[in-house]
Amino acid sequence: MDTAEGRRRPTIRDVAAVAGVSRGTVSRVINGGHWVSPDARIAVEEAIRSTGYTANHAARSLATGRANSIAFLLTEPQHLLFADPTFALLLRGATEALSRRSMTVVLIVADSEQERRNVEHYARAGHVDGVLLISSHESDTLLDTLAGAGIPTVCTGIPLGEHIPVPTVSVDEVGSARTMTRYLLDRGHRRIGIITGPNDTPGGRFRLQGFREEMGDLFDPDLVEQDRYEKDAGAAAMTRLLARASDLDAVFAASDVMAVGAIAAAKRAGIRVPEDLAIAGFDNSGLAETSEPPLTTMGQPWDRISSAMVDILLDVIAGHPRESLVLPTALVIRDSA
Amino acid sequence: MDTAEGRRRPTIRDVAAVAGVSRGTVSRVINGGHWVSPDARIAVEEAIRSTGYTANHAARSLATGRANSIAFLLTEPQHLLFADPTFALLLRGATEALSRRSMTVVLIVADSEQERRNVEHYARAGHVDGVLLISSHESDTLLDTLAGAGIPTVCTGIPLGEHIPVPTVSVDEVGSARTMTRYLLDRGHRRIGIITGPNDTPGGRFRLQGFREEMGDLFDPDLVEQDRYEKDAGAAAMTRLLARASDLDAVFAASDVMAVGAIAAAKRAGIRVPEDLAIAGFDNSGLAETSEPPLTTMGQPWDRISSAMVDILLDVIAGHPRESLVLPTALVIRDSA
DNA sequence: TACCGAACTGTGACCGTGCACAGTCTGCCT
DNA sequence: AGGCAGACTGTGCACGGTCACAGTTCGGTA
Repeated sequence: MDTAEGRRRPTIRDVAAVAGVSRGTVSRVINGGHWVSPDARIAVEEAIRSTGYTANHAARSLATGRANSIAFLLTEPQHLLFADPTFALLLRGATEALSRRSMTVVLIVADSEQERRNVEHYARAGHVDGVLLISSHESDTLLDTLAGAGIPTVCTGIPLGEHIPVPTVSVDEVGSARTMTRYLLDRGHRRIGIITGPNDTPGGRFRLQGFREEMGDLFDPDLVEQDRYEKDAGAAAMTRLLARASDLDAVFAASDVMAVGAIAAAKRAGIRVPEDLAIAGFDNSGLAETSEPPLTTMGQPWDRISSAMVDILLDVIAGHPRESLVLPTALVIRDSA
Repeated sequence: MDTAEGRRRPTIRDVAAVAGVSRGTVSRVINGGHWVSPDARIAVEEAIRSTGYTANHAARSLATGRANSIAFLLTEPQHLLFADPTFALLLRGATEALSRRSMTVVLIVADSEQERRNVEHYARAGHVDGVLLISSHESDTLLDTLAGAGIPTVCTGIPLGEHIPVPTVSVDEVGSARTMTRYLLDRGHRRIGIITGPNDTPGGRFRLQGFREEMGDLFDPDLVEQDRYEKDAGAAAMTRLLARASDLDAVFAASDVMAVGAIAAAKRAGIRVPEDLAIAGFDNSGLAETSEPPLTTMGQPWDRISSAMVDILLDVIAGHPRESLVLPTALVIRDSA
């Protein structure tokens, strides 16, 4: 009575034998059931049940040339995976959208150079049908590597610089930044600083651009700080900003993580948020609610982003070219600004 | 000059032809290179380079019967995946440990009944070699399903109730809770409350047990609150606790997420943390640093937990039975208590 | 010189599936 | 009666590897 030990997994032949039909008929029942007589179908379905048959994934992939899975590819250093709740939100959406189609997600983190080289191999080895590229940096060569190798790829954010064109799913960065800036202006703030992301990321560049456009004459280059999308970086940027401008009355941080850091730095300096200084974020990640005070932020439509990425990727895999997509954001007003 | 279109991926036969050897020799070079002459090895390696050969994953899996990937299986409702930073920490560690062995992680979220039934199929279809089960609830039948089907499985936390034995990786819950409780007592607190997790999770049960043991005569059942591992639940529990005991001077929350909620509730009630009330957490997740004030918490060795799970799972897959493992925690003192 | 084992190489079978193709059977139309 | 289309079924091959086994070569030894 040993467990499944030694007991070979039933194959399509076993099912065929039990059902009294050929392998071909079983295969047809499994894949849609066209051109199969009702009798045969019933016999096969019964045989599948009685044998406990499960299609062998590897064999099917080999025969069809498709893996039925896609890669969720992170190019940021690993530690961001958990520091930045954004990734988890996208991962969750992608997993859900794919599992509805009986496909799986293979998580690949390519933070070292070595890893990055392996990625093309993974994809080309037929392990995955396509890649959801979660990346932001302009310097990212992975996009070109993948696209150049003819691997179906969809990207988050609009890649900066010269790249092989690939469908992207992004939000209206400039418009979102203008909306938030307008909100801060409407609340009466005039000396508004911005803590933006690295200049080689779309978020870093376009959110600053939108801010600048909306501020118009009120824009003061002295109130611009740029740093990485991390809590400590946000805190450091806030500290630098405070040292330069004592009359600051609001700060627009280009991500919730940075905003949380900025709030901590402000509090350490004895400044109350939002009474003395309004601080707004961007992303509406889980942090925005958890933060103290809860963040006023630009909400990214994470569910729509991830499901659109999956939709587009599957179409591309199926051979139907798709356009890039730009989704709207929504201002989420809480307590911090 | 169209891209990789139509150009068939090179197979092991192409490599063999270019190198002037047989498929067998190429295969031997790829898999360790034993019993291969230096000349042949060099020729094959050169041929692999010039053809850009990459082993087909599906074909290899079919031939060897191994998938070279494992499932990271979440049984909690999906929304916890991103609400609870714990999962991301484990996922990160597992991905890293596996990528060192050229294996990949397939992320599976089984939150609906339907999904849970599919999981066994996934595993049995040979898609993965084994399963890292990230679960906590006693009522979890998935463990028995997987273990019963003979699928190599390793579990986080010690499963409660009657289950088919499976190697687990856990921390010393009772001891950890005693350590934290002792710390709070040593700081002079006497009216210490506890916000613990659901009773059908090891964390919920054993942390309460450790707390009770260490408190001894000071233990007051009135100062025990139980709720889900979520921020709102932590806040609600805190509110209930405050309503019952105005003389509370410390609270031990069984997770950082709950502690953050508890802090928010305390602040809303006009109570300063840690001046009026010390609040400690458990996990040392990313939240602990981000929180305001930063959390004093019991640090779980996430890296060691995830890499140990992977180690053990791979041994089990290889046919070497392994014992369960209990890892130590460490008190991390910050500002909240 | 004959034999032997070690080191290396090639070959055929097989993993489990999908798919193209060739049948078979039936009923209908001319 | 013969032909034909449509519905259904079975078979051989391909997918790209691995592995067991059978050969081959070669230096050493009795």
